[in-house]
Amino acid sequence: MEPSRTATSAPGSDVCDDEQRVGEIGHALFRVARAHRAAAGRLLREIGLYPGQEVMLGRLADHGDTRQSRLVLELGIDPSTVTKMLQRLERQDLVERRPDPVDRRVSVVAITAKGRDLLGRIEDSWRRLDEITCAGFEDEDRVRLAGLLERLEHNLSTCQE
Amino acid sequence: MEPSRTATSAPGSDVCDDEQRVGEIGHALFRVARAHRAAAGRLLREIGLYPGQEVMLGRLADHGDTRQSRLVLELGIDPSTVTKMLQRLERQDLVERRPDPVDRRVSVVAITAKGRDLLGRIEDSWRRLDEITCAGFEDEDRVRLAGLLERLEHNLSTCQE
DNA sequence: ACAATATCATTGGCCGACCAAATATTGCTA
DNA sequence: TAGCAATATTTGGTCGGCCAATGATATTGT
Repeated sequence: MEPSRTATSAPGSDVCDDEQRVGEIGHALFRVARAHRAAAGRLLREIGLYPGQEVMLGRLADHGDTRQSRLVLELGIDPSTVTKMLQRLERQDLVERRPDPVDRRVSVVAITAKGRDLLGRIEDSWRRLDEITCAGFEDEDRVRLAGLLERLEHNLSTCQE
Repeated sequence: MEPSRTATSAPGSDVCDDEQRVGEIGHALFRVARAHRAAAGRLLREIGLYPGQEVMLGRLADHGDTRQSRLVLELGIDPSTVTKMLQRLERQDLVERRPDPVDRRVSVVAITAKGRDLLGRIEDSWRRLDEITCAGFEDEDRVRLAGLLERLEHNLSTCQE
C-alpha cells in the first residue's frame, strides 16, 4: 500500500507538514519489504527453498517436534499457509508429519536429517542478506533500527487481535 | 527469511555479540513486513483492492497515461506481475489499456473514472494504516525511521542490479 | 535488404499469504 | 450422557510476486 501524491493536495486545503508525511513510513516499508523479500528469494532459491520455508525449518530445528497449531501461533501465519508449506517441505523430504497418538486432530511436525543438513546453508544465506541489507550500518544504527522495528511489530500485532 | 537460533551455536565456537546479531535485522524486517502487508490487506479489502493495487492506481492517477514497461521500472516489479495486476484491475474497470498508436509492442495504461473515485478511500486506508503502524511515534522517531528505511532500500536495490 | 539483437508484453508455473468453508475430533456443560 | 462449543487441519479460491519461456514488433548492424 502506498500513498497517492494527488491525495494530499485536495482542492481548497493547504498541505501542511503532517499531511505530507502521512503514509510515508508505510510507503517506505512497503518498498523495503518487497525488495528484501525478493533478495531473500534469490538467495534461498540457490538452496531450493522459498521465503518463509527457512523460518519454518529453523524453528523446527530449534524446538523439535511441534504441533501445527503451535506453528500457526508462533509464526503468526494462517493455518492453511502452514499446511501447504509443510506439504511442500514434506514433498522435498525436509520435514515429516505424523498424527499425535493421543489427539487425532493433531499433526506433529519434525525436521528431517535432510532438512537439518540445510541449516548451515540457510544461515549463510541470511548472513549474506543482512550484509547486503545493512551495508554501511554502524552498531548504533542497527540497534536503533531493531528498536524501531520492534515497536512497529508490536503496533501491528496489537491491531490484529 | 529468518535466522535459525541453532545456527549461531555451532559446536566449538563461542558465540560473540556480532554473531548473535546476524540476521536480527532481517528477522525483524521479515515479521514487520508480513504484519504490515496483512494489515494493509485487511484495510484494502474493505474497498475491494489487494496490496499493491493501490500503489498502481495512485501512480496512474499521478502520471496519467503510462506504458507498462515504465510501470515495471518505476514500481520495481516483474513485467508478468504488472500484466496480471492490470488484467485484474481492468476486469474491475479501474484501469483501461490500449495499444500505442506508434509502437505496436507497447500497451498504454490509464486510470478510469471509477478508479479515480477510489483514491479518496485509498488515502483513508493508508492514513489509518500509518496511524496504527506508527502509534506512539514522535516526529523524531518517524524521521529517523524514514532515513534508516531509505538506506535499507538503497542497499537492497543496489544488490538487485 | 536482410539477419541479428533488443524490446515489450504475455503465458505458464510455482510459492507464500489470506479468506472462507468444510470435516473430524475433543472438551465442556447441562 | 447427549448436545454443543471449541479445536485442528484441510481444501478451494484469490492475489502479488518471481522465474522462465515465448511471440510479436522494433531497432541495429552488416
